Amino acid sequence: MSRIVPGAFSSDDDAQMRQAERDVTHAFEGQAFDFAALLAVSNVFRAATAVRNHMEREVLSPHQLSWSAFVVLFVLRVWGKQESHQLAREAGITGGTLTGVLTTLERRGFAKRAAHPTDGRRVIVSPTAKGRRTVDQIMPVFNHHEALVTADLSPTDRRELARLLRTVLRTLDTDGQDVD
Amino acid sequence: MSRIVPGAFSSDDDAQMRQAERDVTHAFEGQAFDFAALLAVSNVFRAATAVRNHMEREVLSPHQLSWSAFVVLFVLRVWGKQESHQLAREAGITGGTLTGVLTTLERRGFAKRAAHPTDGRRVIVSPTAKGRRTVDQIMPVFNHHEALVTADLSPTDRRELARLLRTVLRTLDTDGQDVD
DNA sequence: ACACTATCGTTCGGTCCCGAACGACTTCCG
DNA sequence: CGGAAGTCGTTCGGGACCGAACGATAGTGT
Repeated sequence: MSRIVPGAFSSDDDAQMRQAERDVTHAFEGQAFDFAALLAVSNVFRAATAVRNHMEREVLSPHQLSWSAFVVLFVLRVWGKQESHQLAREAGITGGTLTGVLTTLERRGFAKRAAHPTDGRRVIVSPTAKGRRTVDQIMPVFNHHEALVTADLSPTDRRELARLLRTVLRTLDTDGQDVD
Repeated sequence: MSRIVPGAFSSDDDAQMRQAERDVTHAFEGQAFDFAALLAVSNVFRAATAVRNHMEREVLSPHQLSWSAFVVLFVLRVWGKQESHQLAREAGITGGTLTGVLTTLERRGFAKRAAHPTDGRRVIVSPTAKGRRTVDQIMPVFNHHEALVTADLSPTDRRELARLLRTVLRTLDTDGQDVD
């Protein structure tokens, strides 16, 4: 059973966590320690991994699509053709990674690359009809599972969760790109 | 600029998001759609990626440690030697992945494997003195950055964020292992 | 004792992912 | 014009990561 994240026996959550807090602060005693920040960060990461694995297993693997491949395809489905750097940013991956994902997507006939009309360096990415159809087929199931994993959250909680995470993202975004 | 996650111009957040909601619901019109669930799930994943990348770039890369390698080392530092399956669970990775991470950690002299006294299948993993020293050196900086990325959250918000994520984790945990 | 079953950690195939280096192309400026 | 500097997408090296298959060890029942 995890010592930072609760396991199946939720009645022990608080006790386990206080013990974990004691353990950690004891290990680094004599130093100021922001345990709430540790907990927030570590839970974000654990939740993301768990959700991603769940989705890939339950929803995506029958279609042989990875999380990233699906996200890219989803973006193309909803917002249509676009340049690859924008697509990469939208999907939250680097350009190098997008190349690989796009190669896979193209090989399977879900998307296609095209040359930019005036700028020879750029690439325009479009979804194919097959790609759009696939997203339309997967998305209802995907969204259903999104609802499932957040089932124990009230509607207010979900909005609140999204809001808090958005705050973190904005913090990372604005001090990540720093001064121009 | 992302259409689901806000970019630098935070004053447009709400407008952008409502536009995104319209876009998405329009793309899948005629079907019930839980946009709050989509937002929550997608933000969890984005925040995790952003935080992980930030940490690996700013804190871990000087030590040539990946996120997972550091988490494993951290667990070993705080809770000491333990069997590998427990360590894997604690670090949130699978056994197969732990083998790779452990090989790296062992090669660099941060941890070591030992045979279980009675059970020949099991392996006991311990941190080395060098491994402990490394964690002690990194952790203050790491925690400082954890505080930084959650800087725009109030102490209450941080606890709330951790709590909401814990709920999601528990949901995934309990219906993931199902009935015995 | 001895098959049968369960449970370890490891290996393997495949994908993802990043950052850095690279080549192709464009833009800027003399 | 034509080189210099900048900006694209791609390639590459290396690690992470999963799930499935595997070999070794332990327990179980007869």
